[in-house]
Amino acid sequence: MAKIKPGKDSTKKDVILMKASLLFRTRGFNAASMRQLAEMVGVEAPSLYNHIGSKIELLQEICFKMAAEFTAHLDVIEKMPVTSSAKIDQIIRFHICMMLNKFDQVFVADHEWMHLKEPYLNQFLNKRRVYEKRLVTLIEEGIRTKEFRKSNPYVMVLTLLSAVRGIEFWQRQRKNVTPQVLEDDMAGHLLKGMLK
Amino acid sequence: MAKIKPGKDSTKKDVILMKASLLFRTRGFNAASMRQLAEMVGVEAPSLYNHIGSKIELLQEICFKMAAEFTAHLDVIEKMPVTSSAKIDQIIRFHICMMLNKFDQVFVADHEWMHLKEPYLNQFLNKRRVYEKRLVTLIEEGIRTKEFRKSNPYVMVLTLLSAVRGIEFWQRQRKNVTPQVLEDDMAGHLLKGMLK
DNA sequence: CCTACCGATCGGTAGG
DNA sequence: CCTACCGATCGGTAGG
Repeated sequence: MAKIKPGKDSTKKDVILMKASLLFRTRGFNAASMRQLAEMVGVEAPSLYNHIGSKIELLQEICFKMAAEFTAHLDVIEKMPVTSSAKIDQIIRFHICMMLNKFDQVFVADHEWMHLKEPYLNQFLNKRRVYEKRLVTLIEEGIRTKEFRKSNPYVMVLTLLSAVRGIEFWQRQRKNVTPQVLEDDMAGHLLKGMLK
Repeated sequence: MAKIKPGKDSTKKDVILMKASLLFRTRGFNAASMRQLAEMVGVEAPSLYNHIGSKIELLQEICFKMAAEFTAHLDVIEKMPVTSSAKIDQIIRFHICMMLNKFDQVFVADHEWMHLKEPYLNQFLNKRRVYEKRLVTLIEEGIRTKEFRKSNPYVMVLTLLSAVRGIEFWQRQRKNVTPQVLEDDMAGHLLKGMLK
């Protein structure tokens, strides 16, 4: 009779969200069916609706949870009393770590957000625009302090974010590259390209 | 009665492929319906099947056409009698130009290939692996000739390909960046990060 | 948490 | 190139 498991730290809903991230990544949001998700969770499809409101709600939660994590990290970095290049270095490494540790969720937020419905679609895009703008500001500071060479800061942000996002390829075919080499070499490459 | 338009350079099938690229990019392959495609083309849904075999065939043609274009370009570059960094520079710029000029098709090949069915799925992934391996070889040459600094060449390829792919974001929100600035600054950033 | 089931929409075919 | 239509599958609800 109990509809939602009480107490416990990891609720059934958390399990559903994890499995949904995996399923949405591998099949895509639209191709993923609630019957497939139910099978992964170990219940019949209609039973899912005791824990969630709808399929689209799962996508919303995944996308906004990831947005919140990246924003929270940037909040911390911005306040740190270090050079601009140290900040950018840490941000690059954080993105890489997120790709490595929360691959499914980051992937879904990166690739399936367009299936969000209004008003969530606009809210999400706005969060991303704000995040990018804050990175641009960080880079502009670094150009002013002569740490970075003079180059279009928006293109720099685009290059950084795109490059780290591409780790999704690496996740599929590891090719003798350890996470540490990946992190150090990619962060080095991207940062060196920005320096004077 | 005529099933396929004769002569003419741009057939109805070409129009369908163009519209399908746009539709698959904006909605995703699975969310895109043949009825929507038919409306964009200006016919009823069943009429599409006089020109095409199936929905999945459209995806196949888009993905393999793009793979062929990138491969053909690399064939040319490899034979050129110039430095490794000049080759890499040209490849980066070619990728950027493709993103700018054939955005829909490149996007679909990048994001929707996973909906291909076997044996096309494996064929496509194999083409991409071969392409990446050839880039790795180019970079290894540049490291041997001391043009590039010593760093994992596979990570370098990953960084390059990921960064140029990210121009899809820029396509959505131009932000006072001209194509020429984008091309020069991004290619500069990526190449500088590789040099000694 | 299940069984039973609904209305909607899908890709594609038949037939002309 | 169209109208008419099919079987399959979808997200989700009713009721217990």
